[in-house]
Amino acid sequence: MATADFRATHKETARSDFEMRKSRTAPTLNDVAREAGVSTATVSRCLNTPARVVDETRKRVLKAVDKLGYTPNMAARIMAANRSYSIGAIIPTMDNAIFARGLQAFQDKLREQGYSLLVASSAYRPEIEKSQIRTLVARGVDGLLLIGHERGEGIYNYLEQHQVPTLVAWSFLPEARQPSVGFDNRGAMCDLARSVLAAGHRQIGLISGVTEGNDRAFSRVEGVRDALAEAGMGPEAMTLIETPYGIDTGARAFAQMMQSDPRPTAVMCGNDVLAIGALREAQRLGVSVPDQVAITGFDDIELADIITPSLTTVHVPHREMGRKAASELIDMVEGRSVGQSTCISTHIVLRDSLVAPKA
Amino acid sequence: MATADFRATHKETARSDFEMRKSRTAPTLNDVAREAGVSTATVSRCLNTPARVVDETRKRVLKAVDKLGYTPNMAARIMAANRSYSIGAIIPTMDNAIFARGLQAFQDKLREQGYSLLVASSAYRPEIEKSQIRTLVARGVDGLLLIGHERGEGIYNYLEQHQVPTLVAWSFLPEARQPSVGFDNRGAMCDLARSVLAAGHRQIGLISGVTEGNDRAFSRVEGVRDALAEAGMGPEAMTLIETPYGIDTGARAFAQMMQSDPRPTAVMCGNDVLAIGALREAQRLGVSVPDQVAITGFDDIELADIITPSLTTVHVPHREMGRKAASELIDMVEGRSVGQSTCISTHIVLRDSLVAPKA
DNA sequence: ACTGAAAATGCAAGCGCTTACATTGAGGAA
DNA sequence: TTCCTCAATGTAAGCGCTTGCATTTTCAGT
Repeated sequence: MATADFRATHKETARSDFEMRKSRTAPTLNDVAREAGVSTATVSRCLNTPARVVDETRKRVLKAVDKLGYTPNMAARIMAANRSYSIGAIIPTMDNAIFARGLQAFQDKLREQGYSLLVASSAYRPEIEKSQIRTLVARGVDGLLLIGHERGEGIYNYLEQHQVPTLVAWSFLPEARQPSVGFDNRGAMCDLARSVLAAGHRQIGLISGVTEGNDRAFSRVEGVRDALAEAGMGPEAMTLIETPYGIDTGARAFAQMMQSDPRPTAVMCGNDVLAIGALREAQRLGVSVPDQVAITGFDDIELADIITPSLTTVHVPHREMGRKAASELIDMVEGRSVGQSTCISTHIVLRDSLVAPKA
Repeated sequence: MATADFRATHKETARSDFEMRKSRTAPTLNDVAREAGVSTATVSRCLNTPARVVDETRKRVLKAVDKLGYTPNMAARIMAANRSYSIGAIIPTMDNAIFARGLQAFQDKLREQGYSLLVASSAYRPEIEKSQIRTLVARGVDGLLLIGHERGEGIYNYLEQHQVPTLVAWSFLPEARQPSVGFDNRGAMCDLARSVLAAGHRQIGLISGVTEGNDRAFSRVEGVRDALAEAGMGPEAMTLIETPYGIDTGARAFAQMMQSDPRPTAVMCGNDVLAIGALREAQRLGVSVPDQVAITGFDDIELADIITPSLTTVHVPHREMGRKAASELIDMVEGRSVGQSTCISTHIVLRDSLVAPKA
């Protein structure tokens, strides 16, 4: 009861300056109001709608705020205003330059607009993502950013019930239930595959990320299929290996790919990280790239241009996407938009890892 | 007034099941209590201290929770309990594999223990960091993780006033005001410099990150100085360039370094990213590494082992640090510890980028 | 100087939850 | 059977803030 007693007491007692300073409790609106000789309503207005308060009063209040080192209690504010000025984002993992970069841009933009970011990561596990969504919603986020479209209906219903505007990123599917800001994974990968075919490759290996529950990975695979079909080639022209995200898994998949018969002359990878694993494994196996086998990636991470041989890949403007996602989501939160999907354009970057196959 | 009216009304009116389902408002504790035929106190206890509620009641309540799809309102909970089960972390940027990796481990551990993570990034700017700290504290975080020790006294006082347990990571300074979980930047860099000297280099270039307000960067510079002093070499044996974090800045610094006279035979870099920039620039300039100039980094990012030539660097177990930081901080929050500093050990990884200089 | 409208401020009712204390009820000891 | 204890549950007072409405102040127009 000690705490409660204390609180109750301090509410009625005017605290002297001395008590104030040595107090172990953070100052509240009330303290500021008393200090400035106004009501809590006025203090609140000073902070939130300064225009509604006369200059002189405002100055007095701000001085009090400063003097006491007051910081508003967000929990109380969220509760009273039913608004938190915070946006949640759930990404598969931060331990991936791609998401980290986009997320950083996302947060920068949010900050600019006075929002803060709550991040959670799902480790690519749907049930964790689900619980993280509940956590963020419970925390009162005004809006939510999710990666990729694919997840249970239940989640979308839940978000609707709680009226949390939700935007999907890293994926662009205009017909989906949720608006998205992303890029055309399928089209981009198809373009890249066309380049590979144009270079003369006829047997293609594809190392894809796990496609289950990941529409991005799946779309990329489909993109390759599109290009093959377009070129009149059958499914036997492609060897597909699916593997989790990682340099080492990419390496293993590549090794396995080299065993397959017929052996592909070009190995396309679902993302740059897998591609780099493949590249390294090629080196280790003494398979020369691009002479004996060509390799491509997707994302254009910084590394793609640094590694030897440099990696042919699809450039995705992650920062731009992050920023765009932030502004769109804020528009949704503030009621200026009901959710407009945007397709960020990508382009192929041709580098050393892709050349024509040896005849 | 529409909203308020509605709320007020629904408080008194028992909502039928139908109203419930079509209601646009999320269910509250009250709704659950009514549904289960118990008081809100009991529901609350079911959720927080299940042992204090008899089995049968608990079952009934949980069923109601399920049926209504209830999720507790964290803001209200934080306010009432003065506890949020969330931990804040402020990192310079997420767009840096080092922090991202440690942070991911940090959050994984937090999750295990039932805490969630609020991340903010400061872009290496003290004033932004300060405002982010206020934001997180205002949000009621139970504890805070900060990177590096160096920041204004005011901040530490503020944190003390608000009684927010704070832990510093990525740095280890046992004598500092705040406990830290990190590694001995100075000692590790000194060891690495010793290896460089042992290889026979006598003119050392050092590309450091910005040291102002960054004790890690500063300590690493000091570490090199220590080794030089130890070897009886004067400050003229070292050429120092300070530059912001980045591959491109590292490259530029390296180019500049190559102009300097005497030209160093070994260029040590404050971190791997700078080192990779240097490596790439060397390639571009036609300076062969390690034959004409040796290069070293710090951190041992994944890339260090992949790039050609592979990079000699200091391995830092970022994941381990993240996990340790999480458990220590939770101990502090839960009153089991007042803040115990831990030094995570690092080790040198010798790779191709360092050999003896040509005679 | 007086009036009325508009601007500034105050009052107080919540927001959804936790928790100290009060109440109830069950079971055991006498 | 009566009384007491203790476990289970209920009651209601906040937590710090926002905001609709009420009240007071200001000031232009007469």
